[in-house]
Amino acid sequence: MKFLSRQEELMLLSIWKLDDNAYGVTIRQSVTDLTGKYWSIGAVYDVLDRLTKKGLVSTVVGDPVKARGGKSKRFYRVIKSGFKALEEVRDLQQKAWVDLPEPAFEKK
Amino acid sequence: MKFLSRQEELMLLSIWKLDDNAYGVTIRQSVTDLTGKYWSIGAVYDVLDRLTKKGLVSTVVGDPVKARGGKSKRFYRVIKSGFKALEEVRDLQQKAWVDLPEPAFEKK
DNA sequence: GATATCTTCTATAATACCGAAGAAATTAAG
DNA sequence: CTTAATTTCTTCGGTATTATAGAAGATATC
Repeated sequence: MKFLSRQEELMLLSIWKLDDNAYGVTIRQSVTDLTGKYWSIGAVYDVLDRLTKKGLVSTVVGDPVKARGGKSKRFYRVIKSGFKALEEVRDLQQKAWVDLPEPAFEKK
Repeated sequence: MKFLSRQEELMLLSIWKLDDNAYGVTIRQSVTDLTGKYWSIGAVYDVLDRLTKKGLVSTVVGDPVKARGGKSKRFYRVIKSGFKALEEVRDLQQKAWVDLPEPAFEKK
């Protein structure tokens, strides 16, 4: 659509929450905790790439840390346009969930 | 994902709101009003079909009404599973938008 | 070189998006 | 009256974007 997809939204919020420590693995952990569902590695990085390409986050490769697995992390950070996009869906959400009549359930 | 997509959510809410009068055209109007964006005919019916296939709405073709354009309408109604799915994303949304630190904006 | 931690790559399925074509009724023409 | 034009709605078919998944690749420590 023209709005953030739900995934993009969740991912942005997770990055926001993680602050200085947002990279692939922690982000994956964060959305897993949040949703209680399984997220494949690929699914996470896919969204991350898209957010980057869309210019909603900035990214920087950190220095390799002195620990067993050496590959250096790619850190993410929400930038202005990202916050704006988030605000947009928050407003939409708010408008969407009002004026709902009593749910007349159907049998089945 | 495993949750309703944003479109599916908006569409379900619109159907819910429209109550007895939810069919292609009014639903399209409703989501257009809500989002302020253009929705093609096809985009609307596409989601509607998906919701039906997923068993989140029930549908019934109405009797042709005595008015100019004769084609009878296909009415939609949110059913139990649909309300449940909506509830799920509402909860998710609520959980997602908390514990957010001060947005430390980046320049650019 | 074995092991650990992370990211990139490649492939497939599901969603989103769009307008032309099709269906079925009413109204207008002759 | 019979047929053609008009109106209202939905179905169809094709393309682009998102979502899913895990294997492969990179780079550090032990």
